[in-house]
Amino acid sequence: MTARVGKSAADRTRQKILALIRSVPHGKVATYGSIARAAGLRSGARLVARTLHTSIGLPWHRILGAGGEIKLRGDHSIEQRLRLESERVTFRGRRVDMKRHEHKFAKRSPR
DNA sequence: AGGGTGACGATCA
DNA sequence: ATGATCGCCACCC
Repeated sequence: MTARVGKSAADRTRQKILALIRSVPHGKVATYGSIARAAGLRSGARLVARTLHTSIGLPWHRILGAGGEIKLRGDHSIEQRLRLESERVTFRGRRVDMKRHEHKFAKRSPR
């Protein structure tokens, strides 16, 4: 029973990342990097990706690489694109039109 | 304890 | 635009 709810710093970071991912609204997208920064990580994009990959029930298709690029490979990238297009997210070549769809996170609470 | 590994990102040739 | 490199963070042997 790995009932992890946030003991270690790593777990708290994970919870924070999960909350941010869940906060991206329908029709909008965010990047691994922006989420990492919103979570207070200097450069934890890879961690965001890992979290996304090891969790379920998240709007995973709304998370993209820098510049709005889909970073998945093969069929998965196709599914992601279809899911995005089904919520009216538009593309410019093979990247999402970030100009129109990038979700801005509120600045980190000036604690 | 140490080293390898990502759904990454920025930078440089 | 493409490929190599280095930095980052947590996880998995």
